[in-house]
Amino acid sequence: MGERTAGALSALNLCFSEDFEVTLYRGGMVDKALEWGGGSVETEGAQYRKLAANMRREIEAGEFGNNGRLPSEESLAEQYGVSRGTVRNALALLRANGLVTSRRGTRRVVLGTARTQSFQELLSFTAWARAQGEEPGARTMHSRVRPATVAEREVLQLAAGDEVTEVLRLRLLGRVPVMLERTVYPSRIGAVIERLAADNLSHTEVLDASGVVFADSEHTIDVVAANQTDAQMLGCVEGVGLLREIRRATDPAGVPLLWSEDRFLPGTVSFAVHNSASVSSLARRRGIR
Amino acid sequence: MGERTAGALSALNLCFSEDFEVTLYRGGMVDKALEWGGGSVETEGAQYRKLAANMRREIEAGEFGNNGRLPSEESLAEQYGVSRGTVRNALALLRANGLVTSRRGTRRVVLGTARTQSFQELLSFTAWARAQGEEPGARTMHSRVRPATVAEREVLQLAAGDEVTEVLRLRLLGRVPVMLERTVYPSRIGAVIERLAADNLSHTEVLDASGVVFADSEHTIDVVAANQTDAQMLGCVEGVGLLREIRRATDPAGVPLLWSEDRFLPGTVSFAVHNSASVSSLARRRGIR
DNA sequence: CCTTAGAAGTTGGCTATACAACTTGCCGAA
DNA sequence: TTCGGCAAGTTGTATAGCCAACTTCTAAGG
Repeated sequence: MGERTAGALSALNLCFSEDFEVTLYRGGMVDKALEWGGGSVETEGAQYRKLAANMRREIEAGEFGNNGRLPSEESLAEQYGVSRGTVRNALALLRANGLVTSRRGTRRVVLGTARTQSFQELLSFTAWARAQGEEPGARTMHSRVRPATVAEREVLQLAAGDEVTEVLRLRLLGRVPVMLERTVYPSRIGAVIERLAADNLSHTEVLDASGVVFADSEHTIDVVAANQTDAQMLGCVEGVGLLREIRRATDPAGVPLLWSEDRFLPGTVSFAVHNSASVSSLARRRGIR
Repeated sequence: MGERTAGALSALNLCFSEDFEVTLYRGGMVDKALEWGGGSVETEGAQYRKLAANMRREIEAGEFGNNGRLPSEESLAEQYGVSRGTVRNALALLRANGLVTSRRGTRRVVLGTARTQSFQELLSFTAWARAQGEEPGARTMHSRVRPATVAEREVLQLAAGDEVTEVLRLRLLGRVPVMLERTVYPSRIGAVIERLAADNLSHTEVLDASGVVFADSEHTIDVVAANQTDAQMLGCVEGVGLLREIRRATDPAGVPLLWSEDRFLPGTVSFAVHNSASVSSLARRRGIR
């Protein structure tokens, strides 16, 4: 089995997850105290999210053992002073992230301590690099405004005649080139990008600060051979296999915000997904796209 | 931006279904009719799953337009004769799969007709190939029982001295080699596998028929250079970049069922993920694993 | 000893209701 | 015209209860 590494510790970083909200209703009024753990607990957002964060911490602290069983929903509800519905919502999150099992008739079992990354970390190279403890770098190699191609009009939902901003950026970890990023923004977004310096670290963060909200993204992953430009920029041999990620992001209303093709040097990055039988969202696809 | 293709695939889901009303009786026992579409509708499982399947069909048939808005939860509940909670569960499925948006204050919007694959199709090469309309093939090149390594004991949760069955299989589409699969099964599972013919198509299906239930899986994706064995089996040049997928599956109780490393020829397969902001999803990782 | 029936415990699924948070469009005032 | 604010509409979060489906353990019976 060759070069598989031992897989040492729990850095087992998989996750996936879908929004699976089992919602149960019924009115009453509760204004629960939010002081579950000692110290700083998640203090924003819905109760079930806080609960989930809390339980994630407990699980990762080994509170229930590694293959241990969780308390029942009923007792958790009582313990935290919430309804069973809220507990179920919280557990659905953990389940979606692959931390616990879930099956009718028996208690939930701890699967592992998957570290979940934020949406931001998946979308933004900078955010990801920082979370890894690496120093992200960026150098804009090329940038211009031009009419959108037919493919771009379709993907970005533009009208004929609309323009796009295309940007070619080299991304680094420390001083080492790691990825080459070809991004196309609709002009509305591009207008913000064009004003930035060539070494601006994170376009995503700038957009975020400008009030652009990223809500959904699609990522397609495959391999592609390095062309001449790739090889030159990344400092590799032409023809070597690069890990390609095509990503497309939309705002909360479903309006496309960017379309990007990123090419990573081998060994610099990998993608991980957790997938449960109840709901699957990763798709294996034929060929490129 | 070179080889990007326009991206108009699948969507051959023709299904015009005039919803025939379900007359039901509120305030008594409810025995819901399941005749939502015309002919064969999903007839097994929970109501919200049927509803989701039904709505998926409607969406893909363009019932609501491409960027159209869905009816409100309330009206859907009334239309289908279920409670709002059930409708929400159904919509959560569609949302998780990236078909619709979901935000407070406004109707849901159709994002696209992302074809979702089943859990099975992600786990099983054979199931995937068939769903693509391709003819899957398999040739077992090597198979033996041996003591588990330390890494395997950890990943498969085995005790010292336990044995595993290792299998090397070449996978084909039609007659063309596409993927080389190195799988390790715990002996309990391996016992079933060893009895199979070398050209048995789907180990997954055999196991399924033997009562082995796959519930969760983890997939890690990156690039690796073809070694001598890879090159020979797949008929490619040594050193070429292969798309590597490491997958690990567990049963409903969280017990590991297999650990596999699959290497795909470039251009034969890609992986796609949808990710929404509310909950993080796919994880990008440093280095191999 | 082994098998089977049953009870207890647990999660899945559905309904009903209430309110909070947010978006959108309308309308009136500056 | 433009701006602000209000009202209606819609989804998000939470509670409460009921039953079904399933797992597990125990105890009775062979």
